[in-house]
Amino acid sequence: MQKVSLKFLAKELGLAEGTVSRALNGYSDISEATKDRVIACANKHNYKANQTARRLATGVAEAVAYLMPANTNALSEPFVSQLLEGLGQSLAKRNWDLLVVQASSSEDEAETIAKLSRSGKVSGVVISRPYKQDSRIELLQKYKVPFIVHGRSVSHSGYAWYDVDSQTAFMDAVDHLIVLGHRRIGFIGAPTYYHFAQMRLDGYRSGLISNGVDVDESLIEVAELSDDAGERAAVNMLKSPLPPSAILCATDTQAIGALSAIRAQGLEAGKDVSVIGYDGLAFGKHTNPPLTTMAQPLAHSGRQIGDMLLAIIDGGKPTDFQELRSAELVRRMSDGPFLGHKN
Amino acid sequence: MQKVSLKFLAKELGLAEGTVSRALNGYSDISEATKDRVIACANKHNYKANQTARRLATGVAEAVAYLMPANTNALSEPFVSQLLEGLGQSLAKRNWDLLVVQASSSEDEAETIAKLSRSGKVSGVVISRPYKQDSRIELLQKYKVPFIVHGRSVSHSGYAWYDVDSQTAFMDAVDHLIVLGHRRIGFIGAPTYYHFAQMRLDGYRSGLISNGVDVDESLIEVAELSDDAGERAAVNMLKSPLPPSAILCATDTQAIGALSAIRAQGLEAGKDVSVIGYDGLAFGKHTNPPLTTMAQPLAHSGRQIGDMLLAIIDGGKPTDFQELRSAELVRRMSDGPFLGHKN
DNA sequence: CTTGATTCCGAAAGCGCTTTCGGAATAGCG
DNA sequence: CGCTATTCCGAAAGCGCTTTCGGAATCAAG
Repeated sequence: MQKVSLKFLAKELGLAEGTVSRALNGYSDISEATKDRVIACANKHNYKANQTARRLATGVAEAVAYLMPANTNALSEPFVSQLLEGLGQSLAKRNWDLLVVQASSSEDEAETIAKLSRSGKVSGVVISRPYKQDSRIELLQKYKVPFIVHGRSVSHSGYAWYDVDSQTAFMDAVDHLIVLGHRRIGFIGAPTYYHFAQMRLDGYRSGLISNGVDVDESLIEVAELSDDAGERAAVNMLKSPLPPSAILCATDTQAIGALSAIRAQGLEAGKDVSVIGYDGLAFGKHTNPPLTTMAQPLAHSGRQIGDMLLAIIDGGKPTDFQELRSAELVRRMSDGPFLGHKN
Repeated sequence: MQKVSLKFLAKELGLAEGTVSRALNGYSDISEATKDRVIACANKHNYKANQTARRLATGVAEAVAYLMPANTNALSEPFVSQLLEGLGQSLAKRNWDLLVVQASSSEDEAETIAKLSRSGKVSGVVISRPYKQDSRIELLQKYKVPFIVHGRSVSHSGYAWYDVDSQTAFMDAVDHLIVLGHRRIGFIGAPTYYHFAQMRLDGYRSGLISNGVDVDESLIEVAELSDDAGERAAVNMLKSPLPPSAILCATDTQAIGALSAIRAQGLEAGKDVSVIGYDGLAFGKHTNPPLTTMAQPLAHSGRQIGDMLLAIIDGGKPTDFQELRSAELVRRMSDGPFLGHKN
């Protein structure tokens, strides 16, 4: 197969390379007639500009990177696929590429970002699950790489982000439980270097306080982001002298672990003890019992984030792009009214 | 920040650009002394070769693409994340990039592949879930793009693939069910344009036959790859005059739908009717009841596939890279002995 | 001291595209 | 018909790197 380049087309058409290029890129100093001629010829030969050369010449990468969170586990991953899918759709509108990059360790993340920025292969990046104080964000700012963060760190006024207000989501969850009659409400959180973990914990706390119930520190556990960790935390909580009648979990993944723990104690989730998760993951419909959860609008977040990033790359002010969505309670079967003390 | 390029380094060191480049790339015609000097200087300035320029000059893309399956749904996606993660790890060893590309429709896939190949931005691609006869594969061959397919099409002798032998997996599953005393075994399959769907169906059939039980076509349903579709198929099957006492599902996702259907009929999965899925997805541990499944070795498949692709790009013969793994039964709670007829 | 072989590096030609600049051809105007 | 505007295109200079080629300098051998 003859490689079809600009030179090839130029020869074929009897034009100069530059002319062909300008015609293809819609410059106004090319007559409509020759434009048509050029385009027809390009289509005929199935011409596709060599991206690499184009990038080198224009200096724009036409690609963005998604930084995979380092420590994912199988159960939390649906969120990655969905995000990727949305991002891809957004970028596809411009024919841009989506790179997935992962750092082997969290120390490597700095290195990875540095490399990304300096090698010039992307014109923007998106990161997920920021820490309270996230060096990745500082780096991205320092290198002046357009970026948007999925979530937000503590001081999030200076950059673009897309987040769901999990803090008020947890307040809402507490309210819901209070209405159901619960007073001893446990909380299984995530490591608080994740800012989302802190916010959810804060939401839990203020939810309790606003309802006039004291927060009992012994009812708060922190667990890793896995079902097993959630299960262990729930076991601890349930074994305590004054166990909770309801448990709030920072993530659905942990919540389904809690469900297992409850069953293992011979208790019934949704009756003996209520549990509410957070994320709205699809498989929550199929747990035993189906998991009540605070669902976040995962569906279009990817596309949204992509659009925001593109806008910033186009010169938009990052601080103009800060979007806070809200989660909503989807009741399934794992919550129920307080039925009195078991012990 | 001063942009640090080859030119910059050359000036700094009093050497020619070409010399610096060769030093950095370990050419043997550069003395150790100046090599060290150059490397030190590069590190000092945190130099990273501009990938784009490098690609243009060398003609090698140093990147591979993963073609996202077009119609994914939330429940089947963990498989994508895991694959991506493994692929990324494999590519990271060489500092190559991973592109995620998705075609909007299946017709677009041809177009997408053509573009990929002609734009020269990747040196290899991997695709998943091939159809019986897959135009993507033909295209990839025609364009001479190194590729590996995750799965295999009907005539799979001519290219590289990585697959799990789901056909014998289903034979094994049937055997297992037979041993448990089941004779009326239903099958919820996937659309048979997917070759894996055909193979699993074949496995089911021959499993039955080898055990001397006739296959009853009314016990075979085909459903889309979603929990809801699986549920609908199971409902149909259960409503039939002579319902099965066990159901085999082509995917875990469908299987958990079947679980719901069974519960909805007031029946108990694992007792009244057994169900076995396929995939070994992690959330099967948390369904109601926990799903018995034929687990495939998803964990390292991504890395494996990446390594294979790299080997082919390096000039390996594609046909030398055809790997067939086997799945194994992991018993949880959704299967059990045949307890006699319910009606 | 001369010659041929080595070692090491500079110079220059690309890779395939974009984009600026200037000039030829055409059109518009008095 | 001459002169200034326009329109349209060719030429050429990069973008930042790699790689070939040849030559200067160094070394060993005769």
